[in-house]
Amino acid sequence: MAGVAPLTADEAAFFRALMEMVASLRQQLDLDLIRSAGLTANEYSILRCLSEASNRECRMAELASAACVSPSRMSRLVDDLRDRGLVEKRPISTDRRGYVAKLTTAGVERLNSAWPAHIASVRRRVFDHLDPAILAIAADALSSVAATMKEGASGLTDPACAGGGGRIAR
Amino acid sequence: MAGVAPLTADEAAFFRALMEMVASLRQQLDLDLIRSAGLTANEYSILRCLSEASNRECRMAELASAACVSPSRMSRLVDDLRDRGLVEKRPISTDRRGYVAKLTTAGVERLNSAWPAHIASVRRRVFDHLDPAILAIAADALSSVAATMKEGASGLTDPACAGGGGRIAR
DNA sequence: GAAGATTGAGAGCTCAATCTTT
DNA sequence: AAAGATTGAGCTCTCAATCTTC
Repeated sequence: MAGVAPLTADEAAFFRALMEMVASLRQQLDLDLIRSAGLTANEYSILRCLSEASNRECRMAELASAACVSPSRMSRLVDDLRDRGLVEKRPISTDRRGYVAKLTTAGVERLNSAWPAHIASVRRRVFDHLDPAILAIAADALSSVAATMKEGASGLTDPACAGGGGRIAR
Repeated sequence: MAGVAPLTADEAAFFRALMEMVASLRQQLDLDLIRSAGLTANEYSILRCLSEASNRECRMAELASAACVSPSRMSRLVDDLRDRGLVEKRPISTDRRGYVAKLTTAGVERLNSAWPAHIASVRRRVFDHLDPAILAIAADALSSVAATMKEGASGLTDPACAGGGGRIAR
């Protein structure tokens, strides 16, 4: 870790703006959703994923990956949504290890009543401030960054990140 | 909330990519930092803010705002860093309500040993995949989005977000 | 043994209440 | 009464361990 240059001014500004913006955004969207629909952003995300899935149902692991939530978290979130009648959960016939979550009628209705306010909120907070022309390009760039993190995740074997300052925490 | 159009394909792709990318990024940077320096991303952020402040010290509220952390969280984070000898905390003479956190020598050293690996990690995971030419433009756009959320935060009085689907949770 | 899913324990974070000083 | 800061309670989330089925 000898010759590492600090971030350039542009890089630092971009990084800071990105993190700050997304932090505020997540918090704000969560509040908007809770107020307008009684759903957290995670819960909304799960209902939306299910509504887009074939037969409105989805295996737990697949759902977790689609909604960007860990399997253990998904387990508790789905149980909670089930307790509130918005999804049902049943074992799969073909693989006795697995479960599917399925959107109930109440879940469909809740999502239908929730999405217009949510979309309006997203528009107002994000897309009203952005140039539509750059969206497609930016989405590609962001996806490629995300993709490299999902695969090469660990970084343990990469000299660029393993060496650092000593002491292993946790 | 009558005539709300769904997101366009570009908008949805952008939004999804943005959220996914930042979620992975935060998690990854946290892991890299914990492994290489024994610091969480929040803790690193606090040390970095202090190192850039005049006299390497900063009031709690200001520090919280600079590091994008709530005041109550900052209170506990600083106490924890103090217990580990990386900052010290003392009352302000001019305002007996306030406290300042100040980077200790050990804190400076820890930060110095931590940043090269962290910067390398940020570079490798983000900037190696992005076109430098768009950074300045993108940073401006992101900042403007973030800015509107920090002020007009609530949205309570805005018809676009208040009406939604019923039921107030929490 | 590996994969799907859940659970217990504990860390991270936020909200509302509190205490002190202004 | 408002501002700075902290605290208690409770929710969110993750890690590692577990149980079952493949």
